[in-house]
Amino acid sequence: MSQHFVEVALPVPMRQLFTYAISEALNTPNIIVGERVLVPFSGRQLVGIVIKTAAATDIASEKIKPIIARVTDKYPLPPALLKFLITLSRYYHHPIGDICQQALPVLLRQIEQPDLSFQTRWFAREDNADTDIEELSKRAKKQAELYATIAHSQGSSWPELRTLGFSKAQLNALVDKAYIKEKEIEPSEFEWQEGALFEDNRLSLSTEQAVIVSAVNQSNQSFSCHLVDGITGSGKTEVYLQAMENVLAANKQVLVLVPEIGLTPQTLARFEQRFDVPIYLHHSGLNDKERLDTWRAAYIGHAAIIIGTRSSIFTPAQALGLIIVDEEHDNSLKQQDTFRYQGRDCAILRAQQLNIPIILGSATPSLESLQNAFSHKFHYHQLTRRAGNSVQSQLSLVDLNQEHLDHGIGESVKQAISATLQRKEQVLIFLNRRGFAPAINCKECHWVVDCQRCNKPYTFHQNDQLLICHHCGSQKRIIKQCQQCGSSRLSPVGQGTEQLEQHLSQWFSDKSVVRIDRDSTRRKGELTKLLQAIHNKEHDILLGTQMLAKGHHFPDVTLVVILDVDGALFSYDFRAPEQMAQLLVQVAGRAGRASKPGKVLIQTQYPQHPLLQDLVNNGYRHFAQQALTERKFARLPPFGYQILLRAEANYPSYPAKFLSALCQYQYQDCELAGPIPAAMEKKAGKYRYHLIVQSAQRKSLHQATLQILSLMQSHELSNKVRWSIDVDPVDFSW
DNA sequence: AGCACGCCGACT
DNA sequence: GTCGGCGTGCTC
Repeated sequence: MSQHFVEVALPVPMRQLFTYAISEALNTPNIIVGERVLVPFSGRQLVGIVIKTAAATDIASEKIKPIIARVTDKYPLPPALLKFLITLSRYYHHPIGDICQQALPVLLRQIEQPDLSFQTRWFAREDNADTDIEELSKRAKKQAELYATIAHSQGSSWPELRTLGFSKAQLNALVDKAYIKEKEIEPSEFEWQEGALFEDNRLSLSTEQAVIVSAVNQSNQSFSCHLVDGITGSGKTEVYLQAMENVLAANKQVLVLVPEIGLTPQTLARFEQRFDVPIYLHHSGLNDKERLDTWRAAYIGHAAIIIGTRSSIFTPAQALGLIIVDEEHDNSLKQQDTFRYQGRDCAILRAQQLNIPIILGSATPSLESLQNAFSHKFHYHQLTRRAGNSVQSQLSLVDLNQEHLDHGIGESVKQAISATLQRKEQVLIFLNRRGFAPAINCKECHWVVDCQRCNKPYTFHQNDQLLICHHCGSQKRIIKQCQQCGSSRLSPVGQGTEQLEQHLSQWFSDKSVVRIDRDSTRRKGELTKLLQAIHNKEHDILLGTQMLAKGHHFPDVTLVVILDVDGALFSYDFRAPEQMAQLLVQVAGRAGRASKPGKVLIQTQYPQHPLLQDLVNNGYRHFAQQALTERKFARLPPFGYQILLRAEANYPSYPAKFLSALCQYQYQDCELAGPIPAAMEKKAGKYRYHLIVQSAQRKSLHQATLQILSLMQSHELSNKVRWSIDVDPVDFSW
């Protein structure tokens, strides 16, 4: 049966497929789903993906144009991947064309055929490498290290070596000395070899760890989700590595998802030192050619292990046997632009579709995952014992009501900093980026201005000096006096940290202060340099944002100060306390060492707050249970489901008008909240509004979203307002 | 998203 | 007189 039409997903922001005719000549051999095609579209040419083939169509025949060409390389999107993408498109209500676009490496989206040669890999001389290395290490230590690395796992790629911290100069030096050579290899399906496991580096497992590995092994041939809840230093990576052994030995591939900054050289080194198999990386540090290389290596089945950030979930690995999501609580797993997907959830879906096991690991699991574990949807594994010399720092609260405050720092905290510095140890101070629109409280009695209808704090909107409830949308002029004690000292929760850096340098003038945030590390390699300097103890006081809490270990930091935790307690963002707790626990696990345990001081005006109390006294897991109970009462995720509709326009009244129009309809089993002005008006002149739709049933919400979608598309303002749908939103600030 | 078509201001 | 500003509308 010959097919005459194809439905194509195109890289345009339109939620539909486009039908093209395919000539008899072009249709031999028969065109298949997943193939790329070149088509005419509104006066230009685009590369699209064939989603369906059909013998007939409803589209008027004069509208239909023929396909210009088929892309006949060896890389049509595999059926399983396409099915995955289509499911995501339905779930996230996002155009399939854009999703396909994101799933495809840049070089395969272009009209010109890319260079399909494979990247070269590096090989060391086999004969007397050992003596060479010994000789070299006397004069050029780093070169010797590089040489040893290449000799150890013959066939390393440049992205791997670069990630491990080597430079092009060091590589070239070894080439000049003829110690190493580059070769283009023709990748073939990876096959497990005897001896591909480096037994020497294999650690013996604790009982807890062994139980997890065998649970994963047992479900080898079917879907199961394992949440590994293990404190820092409890050996999660070793569990991953040993769970991978069986999978690799069966010639199956392993996909490892890591947070954005999570791919530290140490992590990669752990994998390299354990397995002599092709390892490929996929992250923002790669160029287009390198990404294509990983994509194709996964496609062919050559890549045994693929380590990458969230978008790696789209790599076309066709023999996947296991997925691992490390730091599953990490917010960088959620993409925040255009296609707003949650990498962890996508990974679970993919594992489900492929019928393979998946491991989620974290020291501070997300409440969503914990709830799934408690309700037995996931297998729940705890790692409670630490190995080696790691320690958990002690968390304690500093009651700011009892302290004299100096530029945001309490007297006793200042003394603690001073004492730590005197012992020649390092201090880490967290500038917990204040919420965009914090609540207002009284500096005398700490009364918080609440919305009477919702019993939730009002959010302060600086721009128009309004208090707006982000739950019901009610507004109120900013009040000048505390209604509890009459004081006029009302101001946003947690202020006064702006010039802290200068003050610290003044107070401790003989010490070096370094600030680490997005701005000070913008340049490439700058962060690595600063971290190295910190490890060399060139700095005594580290001032930093969230960046410092992730992935890095600071053995010489014995005091961590959290300046302002209160913003998180009174945020309209119901996830703020969870994120705060994760941050605190992550930092606590990364400071100090066995011989010099660390201390974490948390400054607060609300030391009696139940969530803070719970976290400090009973630990994260207990805190999580408490927080889950609160969520259950409020019917918030994971006990209810949400979508967030964002609208923005140049015209002030448009976004609200547009969203209000949606509120005039009934949606079965759904509640609406809004429209509410966005907490952050990002650019002057652009007006942003939010509308939240929530429901206790996912199905009802999905149904309502479809209804809303069609209403939005037919609304008169639909092309004057930019709007987007965020399913399972996590950031309500913009 | 692009790209074309279309109707009003400062330029050789 | 024209070049070009970007508002509006359409894309199988």
